[in-house]
Amino acid sequence: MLIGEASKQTGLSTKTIRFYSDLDLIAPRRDPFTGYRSFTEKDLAKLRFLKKARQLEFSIKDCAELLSLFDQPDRSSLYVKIIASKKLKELDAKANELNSLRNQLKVLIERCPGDHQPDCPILEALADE
Amino acid sequence: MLIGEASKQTGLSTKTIRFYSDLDLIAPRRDPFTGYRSFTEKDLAKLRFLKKARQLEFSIKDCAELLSLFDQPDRSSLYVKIIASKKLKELDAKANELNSLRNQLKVLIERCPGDHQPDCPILEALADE
DNA sequence: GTTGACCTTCCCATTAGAGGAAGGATCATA
DNA sequence: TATGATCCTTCCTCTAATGGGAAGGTCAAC
Repeated sequence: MLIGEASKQTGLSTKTIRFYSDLDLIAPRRDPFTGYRSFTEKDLAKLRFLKKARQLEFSIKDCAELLSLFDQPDRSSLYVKIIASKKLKELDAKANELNSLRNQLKVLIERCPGDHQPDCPILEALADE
Repeated sequence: MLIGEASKQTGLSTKTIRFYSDLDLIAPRRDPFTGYRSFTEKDLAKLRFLKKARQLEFSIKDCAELLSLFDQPDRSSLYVKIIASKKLKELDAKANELNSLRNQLKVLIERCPGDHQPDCPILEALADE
């Protein structure tokens, strides 16, 4: 299967698939004459794995680690859990920070009259201190 | 005041201040002989404004717009409110997505035994479909 | 006059790709 | 057989908002 078809099957762009290939996250066979990449079902499975992991905000580096565990039949689920727990903590921290920003901004917007006068608590807050 | 002092006063790195200067967000006077940037209190106020706006996740582009409003005594608070409301929506969307990811990952982690067996619901979910 | 602490510009790295150019391969059709 | 369309390849540049560091100018103190 060529890269265009692999792209359709996985929903990843050909650019992204080549990028993963360059990083050796996947290693599709090459046609020795044309240089074209050739994808097996196993390659597709890895690409789908990568897609989901990326959607869960795992970095490419984390993905590489998870993928290598995915490939090892003698892995310990402990390692996977440790990586995922670290990522969960990061997501938690990011969510908290985002919620805090959101609330700050919301209060300012509610207090802004939004009329044709120049007085604006949003600008005042930004200029404050 | 030179850039090092401006950096100390605002908490922004000299790199960042030069970057803002290159983008014309601020235009500190230049010593015509040495080329050194020279910062006034007004420049510092703008830098602090930029710092807060960036902390609220406004993009540089948004910051430039807010800063120009900040500079216009005849502005309408309406424009500011529109920019801020758009940003609030973005923050809301991002927060929702992040929470959803977080919950998905949390469920998977809770179901993972974290022992020395290879069976792992996290990897299974990533490989799924 | 030299050391050290400033300042300048310029280039490279980061993340995870997207966009596009230049050129080779494959296939259908005129 | 020639042509065009659609694949594929590599390579280069761009994104956002800085950080790191090199090479070189400036200035005050010793």
